[in-house]
Amino acid sequence: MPGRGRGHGRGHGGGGLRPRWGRRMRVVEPLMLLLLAQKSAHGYRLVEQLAEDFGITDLPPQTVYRALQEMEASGWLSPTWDMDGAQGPPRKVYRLTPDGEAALEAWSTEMEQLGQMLDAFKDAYSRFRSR
Amino acid sequence: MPGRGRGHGRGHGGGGLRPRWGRRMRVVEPLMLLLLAQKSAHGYRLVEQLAEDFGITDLPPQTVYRALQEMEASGWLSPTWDMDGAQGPPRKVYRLTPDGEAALEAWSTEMEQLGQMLDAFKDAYSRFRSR
DNA sequence: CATAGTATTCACAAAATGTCAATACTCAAA
DNA sequence: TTTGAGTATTGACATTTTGTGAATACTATG
Repeated sequence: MPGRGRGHGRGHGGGGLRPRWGRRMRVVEPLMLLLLAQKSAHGYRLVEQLAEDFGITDLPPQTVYRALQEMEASGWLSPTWDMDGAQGPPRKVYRLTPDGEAALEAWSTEMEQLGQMLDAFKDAYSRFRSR
Repeated sequence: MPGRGRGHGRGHGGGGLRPRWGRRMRVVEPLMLLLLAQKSAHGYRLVEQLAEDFGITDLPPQTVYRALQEMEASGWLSPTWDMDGAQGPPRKVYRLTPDGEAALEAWSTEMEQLGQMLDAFKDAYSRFRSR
């Protein structure tokens, strides 16, 4: 596993640095965190919810499981094994920790800044188009 | 250099696929394209403009130069060397090509979808907070 | 028993990023 | 005239992230 111990390579859940726009921005992670804040769930369920609630289909389940492992390593989630589920093998159910809630809040701030930048782009682009 | 020949690893300027949210999203590239659509410029200038117009400081110039090379390789930009600039070494001035304009448009669609997802996040998050 | 759906993890190749540094030209101060 | 600062661009290589394919496993149904 990558980084570890320092969130997601940045100050999430810790510092509160501003976004580094030079690199790509994550978008499924905050969504996952939000879903987990509302209700604990296991990876497979999250994949379904991302599709249902946010229309994110064609998402390799790997992406979700991997993100889950990273978040767990960051201390944002705590897992419990749910034996005896309706069917299939045991499920690893993740619950958001207090650190995870903090990370979600930090991330929502970042989403907001991203939104502002998007607005700036939109404005400038529409000005450009109607030139 | 990476991929090449097929845009940015995705259908920009070509296909018109919808975003793949599972991976990180680029944000400086569309901004660069927009700046170049308004006015041709060289890398160093773009770095300044990104800071002035969009508040993007702390951006490693490498990021910009690298993106410029990729976009040139994708046929979105065509460069000209500007000898005899006010001072310093020759500047490589990039102009947006028609393909580049198409890429900008495709990207703006994607930015819009990203904006919608951001709104969905925002709504869900504020509902969660006031629970 | 074979198969399909539910669930999770590992491993390795490929791609993207971070970083350090080399190269070069101009102007102004020492 | 040597030095240093600001302007500009590029290359190389280590590290991180992603993409992909597949292994493992349990349950219900045909």
